[in-house]
Amino acid sequence: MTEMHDVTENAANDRDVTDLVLEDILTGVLPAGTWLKQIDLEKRYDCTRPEVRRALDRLSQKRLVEHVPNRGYHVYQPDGRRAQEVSDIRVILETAVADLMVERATPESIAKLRQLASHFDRMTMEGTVLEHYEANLAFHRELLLLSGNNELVDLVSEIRQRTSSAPVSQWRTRARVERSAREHHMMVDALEARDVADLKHLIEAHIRQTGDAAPTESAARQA
Amino acid sequence: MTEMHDVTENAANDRDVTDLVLEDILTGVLPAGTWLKQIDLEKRYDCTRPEVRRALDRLSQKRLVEHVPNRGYHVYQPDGRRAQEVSDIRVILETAVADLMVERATPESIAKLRQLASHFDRMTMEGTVLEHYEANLAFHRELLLLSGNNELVDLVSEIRQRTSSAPVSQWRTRARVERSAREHHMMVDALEARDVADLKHLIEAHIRQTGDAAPTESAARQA
DNA sequence: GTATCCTAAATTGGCGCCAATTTTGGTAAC
DNA sequence: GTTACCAAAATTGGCGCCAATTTAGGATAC
Repeated sequence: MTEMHDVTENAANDRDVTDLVLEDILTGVLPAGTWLKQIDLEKRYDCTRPEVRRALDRLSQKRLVEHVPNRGYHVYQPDGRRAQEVSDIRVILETAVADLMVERATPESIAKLRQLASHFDRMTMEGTVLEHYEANLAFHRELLLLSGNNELVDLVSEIRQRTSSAPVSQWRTRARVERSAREHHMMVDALEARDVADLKHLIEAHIRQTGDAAPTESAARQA
Repeated sequence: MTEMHDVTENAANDRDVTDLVLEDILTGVLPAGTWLKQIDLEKRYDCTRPEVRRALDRLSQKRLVEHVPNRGYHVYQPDGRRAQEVSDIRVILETAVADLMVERATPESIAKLRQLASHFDRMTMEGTVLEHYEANLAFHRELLLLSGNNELVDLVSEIRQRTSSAPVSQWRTRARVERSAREHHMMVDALEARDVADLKHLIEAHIRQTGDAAPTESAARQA
């Protein structure tokens, strides 16, 4: 069994154990492959066995951890194919509602998105891994809310957790992080300009983390 | 508490209680609003309380049932807005991969889909509600598998369960069922003809259950 | 040194039990 | 007849306990 650091930490009663374990998985504290012993989690999160079990069952239903009968649960290894497929799904969904976002954007929502993009910038400089990750989620959630489809917003949130969009693996270089930050602002620009095509390209490049955001933008502006 | 019929029925050990409860919800045996008492479910499915609890927790995570602390769980009421949003998502996803389906369709897969469409026809005539429902799922799953994106296949399966695509509410009239059956065959025709646009229209009409499948088809054929 | 076996320790899985909470039904008051 | 109250019954929620299973470590044989 992979060893797991013992962190004495009271369970915050406003967030349940599922969230706490999930956070530790997403931030890399509990890396892929880690065996999650129930008795260790009890101590780590200062909770009872039934709570641990419920959390683990929920996470296994989300396929973030795998249950091996009589042996326990371990964190899934990253699966490149799954990650690719999830990205493809996200591209499909998020670009499909770009027109709705543009149509429904108000000065207030644009200002809010600007603020969230700036908040992401600040977290890039000063925040913890988790704060940074959450700043990214906040930006994207606010953007997707413009679609008016709450199920889609929730669904994208859910599927993001399934794979390498998690913070430990999402941004492999500092340059990529900085590009993501710029792309946030550019998305807001496209919204403001009501440029659906540009927004779609930006969203796709952003999700796929390709490096062609800047040229596509200038090409779209010439068109 | 809404009363619940007591069916003496052994839990089939190859399907867990979650599946059994889900089936009864989807087939209308446990209608929207029904309170699911743990002690009744124990008897109904011939299983233990922890198994019941796990099943209910899982179903609540999927938002099929709602947990009310200290009172229990009840089956969610249908929500028209959610249903609409889920349909919109399905249209986005399933039409987005129509080109992939057409590209990847082989004579074998087309024959398989034909067979599944015919199976659906037969279940319409002779099958139980559940058999009918499962025949529909089988057809659509096979079609979506042509996309090559397994995550998308699984995701669509998941989200279908969330709302009124469930069998108790999916087909409101006999005419609608029959139209759905015809549409299955027409989708296979479009696949065979490698007509992406037609396939997209059919998929959309099918998901939204609009009545315009036939005119759109003839329009697409003239183009 | 490696492989095998055995036993003790560790861990998981699941059940029973009971405290806490809600529901139900009966009674009394108006 | 309606409302309020109370006690008993029903139900949920969660904990402790222990059987079942796995792991780890030591001893033995080769």
